[in-house]
Amino acid sequence: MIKCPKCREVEFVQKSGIVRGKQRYFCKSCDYHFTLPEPPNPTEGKRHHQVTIMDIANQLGISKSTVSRALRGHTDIHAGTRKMILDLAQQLEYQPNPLANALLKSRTNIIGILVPEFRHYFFPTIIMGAQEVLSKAGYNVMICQSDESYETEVTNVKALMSSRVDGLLVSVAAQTNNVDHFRAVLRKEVPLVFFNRVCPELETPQVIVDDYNGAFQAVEHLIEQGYRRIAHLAGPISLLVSRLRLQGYLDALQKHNLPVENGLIIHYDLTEEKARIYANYLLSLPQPPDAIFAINDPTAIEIMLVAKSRGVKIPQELGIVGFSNDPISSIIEPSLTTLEQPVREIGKQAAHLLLHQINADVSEWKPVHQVLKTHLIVRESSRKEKVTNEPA
Amino acid sequence: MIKCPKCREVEFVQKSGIVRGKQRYFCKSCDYHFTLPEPPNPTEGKRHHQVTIMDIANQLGISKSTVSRALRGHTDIHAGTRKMILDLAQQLEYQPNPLANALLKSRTNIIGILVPEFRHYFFPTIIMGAQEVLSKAGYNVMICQSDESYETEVTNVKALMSSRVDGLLVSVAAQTNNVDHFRAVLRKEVPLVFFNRVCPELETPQVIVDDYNGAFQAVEHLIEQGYRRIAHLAGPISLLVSRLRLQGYLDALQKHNLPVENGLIIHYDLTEEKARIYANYLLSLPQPPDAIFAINDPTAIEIMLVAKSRGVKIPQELGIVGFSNDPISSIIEPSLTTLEQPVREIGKQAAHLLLHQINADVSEWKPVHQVLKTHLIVRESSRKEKVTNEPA
DNA sequence: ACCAGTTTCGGGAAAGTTCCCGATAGTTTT
DNA sequence: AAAACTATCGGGAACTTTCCCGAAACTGGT
Repeated sequence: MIKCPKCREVEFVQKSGIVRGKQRYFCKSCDYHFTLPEPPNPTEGKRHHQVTIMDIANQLGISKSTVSRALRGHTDIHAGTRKMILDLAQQLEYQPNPLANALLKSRTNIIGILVPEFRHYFFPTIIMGAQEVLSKAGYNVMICQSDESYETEVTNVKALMSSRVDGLLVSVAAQTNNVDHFRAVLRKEVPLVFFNRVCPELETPQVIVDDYNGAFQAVEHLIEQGYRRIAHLAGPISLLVSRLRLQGYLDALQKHNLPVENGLIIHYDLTEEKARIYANYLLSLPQPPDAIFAINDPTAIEIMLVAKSRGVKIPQELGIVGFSNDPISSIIEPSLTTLEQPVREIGKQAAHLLLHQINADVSEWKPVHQVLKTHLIVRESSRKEKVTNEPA
Repeated sequence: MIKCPKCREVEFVQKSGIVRGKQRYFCKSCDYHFTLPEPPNPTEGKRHHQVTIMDIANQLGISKSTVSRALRGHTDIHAGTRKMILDLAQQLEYQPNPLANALLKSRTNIIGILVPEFRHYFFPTIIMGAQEVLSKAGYNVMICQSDESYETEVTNVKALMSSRVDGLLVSVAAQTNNVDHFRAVLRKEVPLVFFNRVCPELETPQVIVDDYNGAFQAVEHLIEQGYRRIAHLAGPISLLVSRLRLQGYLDALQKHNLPVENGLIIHYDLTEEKARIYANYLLSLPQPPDAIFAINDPTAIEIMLVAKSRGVKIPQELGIVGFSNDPISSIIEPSLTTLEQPVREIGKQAAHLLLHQINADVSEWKPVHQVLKTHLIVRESSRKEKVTNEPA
């Protein structure tokens, strides 16, 4: 009944256990184990067989190598053959499979971008800038957001690394104190560039703006406008950008011989709720500040809303300055004084630095620190002296 | 001088042309063509050999199949062996190469998201919603923006398709009139789900909000507030969302026996500049409207800014209603009446529908149309009668 | 016809993984 | 102890592309 597929005998075949649910046989004659091959199921064919280089080769009766050469634009090929291949490829809507290529070359042409959030104007704009130069260079981007959480950031970095991105563009989360996950990236020699929220302890390229001078200008402007008790709603001390802006604030006070009150300096985690809470706290002090320099525009906006809800008059009773020139700062009333920074340019520069790292050998990597200029835009929220421009 | 690598003879070897810059030889004795092999260059080794399944197998003296089984959590393996493998894998920081897997299974675990822009609140929030459910399901996302341009949209779709995404989440561009590029996606049987800006002519799942009723409510509210010449700054007629909101506008007027003035209905391309231009146009008409229903909040904001700059009093001389409840609409003064929609939920629903398509057979695909509710939020920009809540 | 030289093409390896299936050693049943 | 199993493992194909290199097919000149 059962015929040995090797010696074609029947009589020497005997049962020999069951493997994975299928009866196995043993042919004593030719000492051969076997199971009956199942007839292939014709109902379930290939899902959607993407047209490959082999389809073209078979259809044309040539080899895959030749097709590859034609598609790659190699010289080693007859003009007629090339045309034939190119025509058929177009007709079949052939699209090269980037996975095979990526596997072979171990590069995916994907760049990972990791930002704390992208609800506001700032990070989306940076991403747009980066995307502009990256897509020109033939790269796609994969965007993740850490939500300011250290754990999420670690998870995201791992996910991006496991996706084998060719490089990483990162702005670190507010809660991040440990940068081992970025060290792991560098250990695997994957190019890494920071922007805005950078890691000074790591030897990587980074793009920031002149945070110190920006903050200095902002606070000096407030002082010149006559404000004297200037508070600073700062970012977490772990971020360099927070420390730099804080230093600018401190030095501006010092230059003008104003006392530093620690109670007027608040570090917070950059969440909306906390901004509101601390704004309320500051304004309900027995001696409330007469101005607040905020780490960024969303923070400044929150402060402004709290002040308005408490009936505090801006800029008469409270001056406010933000940072970044979010479009909303010119829309809100009173309009917000802020520091303009070339947001889109930050993304472009970061992308350029990253591309440079990618195309260079690891030994040539240079931790370039790019610093872009800021520019103070004075609007209503800090213009105490309304008469400046009027004739005497 | 030259020894044949086959027969080791010297005397029968003769030159035989040059191939790719290298001297070729021919051995008459054994009828064999050959070129001299170049010594391998020892200086350039592998860049950074990612640890593979084979490294583990070799180090343990077992086969790659066994390692794969252990890593995959198969049953067909000895507990001790598995532990050994798992331990070594952890020690070596082994990360499976998703490219190889993707090539084999022809699925990348990447979802493409295509939006017109992400500068404003709306699309980033949708993306966040989608990302939330997609990353839980083990998918990464690749985000593109069409910038409202048809050409860019086509390019992006091609790029995402060539990246072999497992599915596509799309909101179409304002300028898109031709949907052949989406037909191509469906032809390749790649799951496709639209949201907000949908393609009714394609049989795909889609997630929208109740645009018609939302618009109807908005306009009816304006009428109830006493406005009579209500203009509509609409989106391009090519978008279903524009047509639905327009219809809601029209029907609300009709219900209240107000005449439809075609001059007060303007379709535009959703760019900021055009919004400003048309707002100015409307307000400079000999008989300007006393209210404007805007297709969305950014448009409404632009109108508001234009009105303010022209000294038009809101809401007394001009009522304004937007759509989407962008956070800015509650910040601006006067605050903007708008239709709240569950933005984040749109992204989540769309992602769910997409996952469902991915996990189902093509034959089971259903073009589900999900319609989420909107909710009118009345704020200052349309509250003509301030006395409503005061005692008589 | 012969040979040097050139043009064009094909075969096979490689990339890393999963999966199928055959194979072996050990274990239980009769 | 043979027979019937079970548990565990290895070998190889497959996925798609690129690249190396050998080989065949030409081209002219003698």
